[in-house]
Amino acid sequence: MHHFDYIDQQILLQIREDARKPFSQIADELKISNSLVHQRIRKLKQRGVIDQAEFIVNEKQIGFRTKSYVGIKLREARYAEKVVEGLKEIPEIQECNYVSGNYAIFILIFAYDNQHLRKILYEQVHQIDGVAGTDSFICFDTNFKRPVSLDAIVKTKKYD
Amino acid sequence: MHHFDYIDQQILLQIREDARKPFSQIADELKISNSLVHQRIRKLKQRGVIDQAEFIVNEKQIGFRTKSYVGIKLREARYAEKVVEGLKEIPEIQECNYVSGNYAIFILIFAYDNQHLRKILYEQVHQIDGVAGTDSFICFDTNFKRPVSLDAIVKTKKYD
DNA sequence: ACTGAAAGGTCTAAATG
DNA sequence: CATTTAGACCTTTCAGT
Repeated sequence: MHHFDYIDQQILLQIREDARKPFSQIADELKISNSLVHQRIRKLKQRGVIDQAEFIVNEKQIGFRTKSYVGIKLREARYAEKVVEGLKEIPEIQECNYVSGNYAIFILIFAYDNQHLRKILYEQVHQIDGVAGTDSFICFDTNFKRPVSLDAIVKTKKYD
Repeated sequence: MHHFDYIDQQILLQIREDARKPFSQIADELKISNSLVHQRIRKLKQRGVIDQAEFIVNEKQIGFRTKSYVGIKLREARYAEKVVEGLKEIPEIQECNYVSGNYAIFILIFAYDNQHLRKILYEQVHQIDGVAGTDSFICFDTNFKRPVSLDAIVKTKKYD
């Protein structure tokens, strides 16, 4: 686990919510030089704490109205890697995890509509060798979605 | 559903993978003026297609080693809204959806470790009035995670 | 809708404390 | 580890096509 001082914490808090926020503005607020902001961000990247900045695209606005989590059951556990390879080829799948519990693999799919989702599942996912079956959890509504809590690294003291 | 011409598509493709890419560089590649890039991005924001740029924080590197999807069953369906209010108060919950299927609500949690996850579930989630029970799908590994496909808006022709 | 130009602001590297 | 400086680069606005 890394160490994050007050400056790191504040920089993280700010840029994860607005990646285009000018470094000089962050510097002003923290009363440090803008070059230091830059240095710290470079180090955070080197350490793997942050990666790239991404513009968040609203899926609905580009035509994906059906969001669904899907649990995948395998015929036998040893098919797992092969199945993941197959899933990777389906662009509508945004995320893919190995999980504990009822399913071996858990994915997140964005489809145009429910029909499109069914088509992806029947014509693509179910055709992958090793897939025994799927259960879909279609999202009617996303109540909230937010950045992961930074409580773990934020101290109450200003310097530590 | 919006219309996206070649310029919109290319801008989206680029900035969603690197939100800090200079507009002037995008302009050069598309052989348009940087003011136009600027204008288009403003319009994409106005239309709600993109929102803010975010630096993606690697959860593991800030101490969250346990990622888990959790399905929530309700005592009665009418508790749903109240339960969501309760869930919103738990900072480790990153995402919360109403879903079809076995569960009423589906959430994504980041915890320090499995013990911490158990604590959140037992001491917080299960205490919310209306929650009948939960099933956890702990992520052993995330095989891939990527931006949603832009196929829906990308045409093969250069101008349309 | 799109461009070009100009003013103002921002970034980054090197040198310094 | 933090800051300053200075030139290069970028963004923003607006008048013009």
